[in-house]
This record gives sequence, C-alpha cells and structure tokens, in this order.
Amino acid sequence: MELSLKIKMNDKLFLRDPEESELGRKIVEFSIILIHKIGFEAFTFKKIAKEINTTEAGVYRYFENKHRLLIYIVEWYWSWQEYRLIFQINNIKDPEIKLKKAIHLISTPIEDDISTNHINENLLYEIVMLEGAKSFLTKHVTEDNEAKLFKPYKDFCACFARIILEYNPKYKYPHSLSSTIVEMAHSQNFYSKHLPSLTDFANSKEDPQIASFLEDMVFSTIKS
Amino acid sequence: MELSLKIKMNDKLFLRDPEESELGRKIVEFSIILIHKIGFEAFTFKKIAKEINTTEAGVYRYFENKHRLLIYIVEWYWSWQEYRLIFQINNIKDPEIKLKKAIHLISTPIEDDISTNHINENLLYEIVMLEGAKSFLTKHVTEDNEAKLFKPYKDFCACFARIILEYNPKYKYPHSLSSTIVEMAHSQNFYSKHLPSLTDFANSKEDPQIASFLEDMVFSTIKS
DNA sequence: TTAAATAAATAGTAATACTATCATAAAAAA
DNA sequence: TTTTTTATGATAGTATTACTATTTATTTAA
Repeated sequence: MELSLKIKMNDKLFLRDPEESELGRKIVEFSIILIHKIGFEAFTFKKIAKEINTTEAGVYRYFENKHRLLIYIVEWYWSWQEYRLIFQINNIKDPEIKLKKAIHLISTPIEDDISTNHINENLLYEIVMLEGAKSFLTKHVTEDNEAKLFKPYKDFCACFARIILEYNPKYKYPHSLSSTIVEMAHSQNFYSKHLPSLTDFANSKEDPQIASFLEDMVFSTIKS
Repeated sequence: MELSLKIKMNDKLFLRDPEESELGRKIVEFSIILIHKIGFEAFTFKKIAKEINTTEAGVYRYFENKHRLLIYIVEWYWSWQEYRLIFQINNIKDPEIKLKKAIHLISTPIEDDISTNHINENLLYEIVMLEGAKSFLTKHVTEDNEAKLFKPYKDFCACFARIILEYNPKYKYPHSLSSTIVEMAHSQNFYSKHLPSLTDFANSKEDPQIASFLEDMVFSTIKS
C-alpha cells in the first residue's frame, strides 16, 4: 500500500494552489529548505525563484507575499501534527496514555524523514520552532484570524484540550494549558539549543527530558 | 524624594549611548510609541527620524539597525521588571508569597503610567507581548547570546527560578518552569486578546485570571 | 483552426536598509 | 582665547526588497 496524504489548506493562504502544479510544489519544497537555511528574515521570493529556476513574478503568482507563505507552511505542519495525533491515539481508551502520547508527539523533534511527499517534515519542525510564532505575532493577527488562517493550529490545541478534559473534566483551564504545552514543546527545545540557561536540559537528542518536564507539569496540574 | 532610575544597558546594543543625549532619549521614547503603533515590521529608521525631526542617518548613529533597537528596548524592559521584582519581594521571607507576587507582577499588564522617565512602560509591556520573542528568534541568536545581549531576560528568569527552588529545593526543572511562566504570562495575555480560543479567559482587564491559571499550575507542579 | 485562457519572461517602481560626505554648531581641551 | 574634538544636520547615493504591470509564448477549448 502506498499512499500520500494530501492536506487541504485554507484557500485564502494562496493565490494559486501550490499543490496543483509541479512549480507550486517546488516553491513549497524549496521554500522550506531555504527558510530553514537562511531564516525567514533573509528569505525572499527572488532567492527561491533563482533556486528553482523560475522568476520572482512566478512565485508571486502562487503566494501574495512571504508572510502568507510562512503561514501556509506552518499551518500545514499543524494539520499534519493533528493527523499524526489522531492516528496515534486512535483506539486508545485510557486518557492518561493518550495525553502522554500527545506530549511525546509534539516535544520530540522529528528525526527520520517520514516524508513520502515533497515536504521535509524534520526541517519543518525546526522552522516552526524558530519562525512559527512570527506567523501570528503581527499587527494583522485579528484579520488573519478572522480569515481562519490559524485554524489548524487552533484545532490542534483544541484536540489537546479535549484529551485533558477527558482525563479531568473539572479542570478549569484546558485551553490555556494546551497552548502552554504546545508552545513550550517547541520553545523549550529552542532554548535548550540556543539559550540553555533558560532550561534544565542539556542539548541531548537521546532522552526526552522535555517530555518528562511537560508530563510532570501537566499531570500535577490536572490531578489536583 | 524624587528619583529616576537609570538602567545600565549592554554597550554592544548601541553605537552611541541613547541615554547620554536628548536625541538619544527621544529615539528610544518615540521608537516605543511608533513600534507599538505600527508594529516592528513596518517600523523604519526613516519613520522615527521624521517623527522626531532628525534624519535617518542620525538614528543610525545610535543604533546599528532596528533589530538591535528592538533588543535594546525589550531588554530594558526585563531589567526594569527584575528591579520591580526584587523591590516587591524584598524583606518577604515566605517563598510562597514571594512566588505569588512574582507571578502577579509579570502576568498583570502595566496599567498606570508609573514612568517618571521618558519610557512608557505600559506601551513597552504590549511591545514585549507582541514583538518580544522576535528579539531572539533569529538565525543569529547564538552570536547575540554570546555578546550577552539577552542577559537581562535570562537574569529575570534566573531570579524566578531561585524563588521556585526556595519553595521546593528538590524540584527538578526550576529554569524550564521559570521560562514557561514568564513566556506564558505574556503569550496568554496576547492570546486572550487576539486568539481567544487558545485560552480560557475572556479578555477582561479586571480579574487576574492568567495569574490564577499560572499560580495553580506552578504550585501543583512544585508541590508534588 | 481560431480564440480564449494560462503561464512565463521582462521591465519597472517605490520603499527599505543602509553608507558616505560635508558643513556647522557647540562643548571641551590646549 | 584659540584650537580641537564631538555631535548633529543636510544631502546624496547604492543595493536589495517587495511588489505591479505589460508583453510574449504556450496550452486548452470551442
């Protein structure tokens, strides 16, 4: 059985659907590689255009601007993670196990290249860690949110919140706790790599210390 | 008694110390107003120059670029918060009260204009909420960190971590928990304003729900 | 086969992020 | 007091960014 999963994205994110053409897919594929390499600030449409042998105007036909492209790939990531989450906890009854699996899922950097498609998920993980927050930390969050651009991220958090409530239906702050866990899974990883004094973890890839920290925090909080 | 507190900033953050001249102070003062108004992306040196009747080149004599200026004001904020924190918990013995005060201090938006100086702290609070993370979410974090640019932020978190350890010297993750609280104090506030489904708080300014959420989380976590 | 739609190539513009030069005024040192 | 330093101001210039518009070529449909 060979299947490739196709994620339907909010069509306000693009001018022409990049999944519908070879050029579109290449724009997404190489944007991920280039943003990962040089960072979002230094990334320009001219630079990817050169990388994939098209013109700047060619890229503009697919995306309004580079910020929209960032939202596109970040939100693709959250859709993909929600899919993984639902898949992983399928058929599991025990909410404790569900929650533990969910925490591990987001706090463990994607190591192996599971990608059957053109998108490199492990680069994407690192992009979300470094650039993810920039997608909504803007003066136009409200409009972007009204256009439902952040739905995948919010859905992922909502999914997480539901598991928390399954474990303890009386817990008062399931949504805030979810967004805290999800944010921290990424930023604690970032800190341990770049600003280690803000964490208690050596930058080791082996043991899932961040997951332990979050697990401990979550269960203490929702038990009491 | 009238005193104005002067915070000594890392001199790698500027080319000419903005505290040492009228023009320098005006650059900082109006940059805060302008970044708050139009957002960091749209903010340019030409625009503040116009605002304060100097030239673009005039601003460049004080700051290398707008990113350095952002770090300057964000880190000024953290120095200021550390000062407030130390002041507030001075002479208090009980670590529980200390911790509660600390949580309230960062999770409560600065309402009144305490500023005796040219810096508007309540605008600064909002800038840190929206733009703060951008100061270190870059490809050059490591160099910036080696230059000690983020020392005030790290010091603030360390101060927080010490209080946590006073309460429970055996808790395993005091630094990660500190950075979690500090980050969340700002981002939960941002979410409640702009992406409310990621929180459990209505956007009300009266009751300190975010503080309650964080307090509950912290004490549950470090008690067990 | 011809017209209509789609995509690519080229060119152009305003704004951004700087750097450099020169003149002048004020402050500090000789 | 005169000289020198230093700070600011004014002007100009450049490469890059973030686009838009127009023209040309190619594919698809009637």
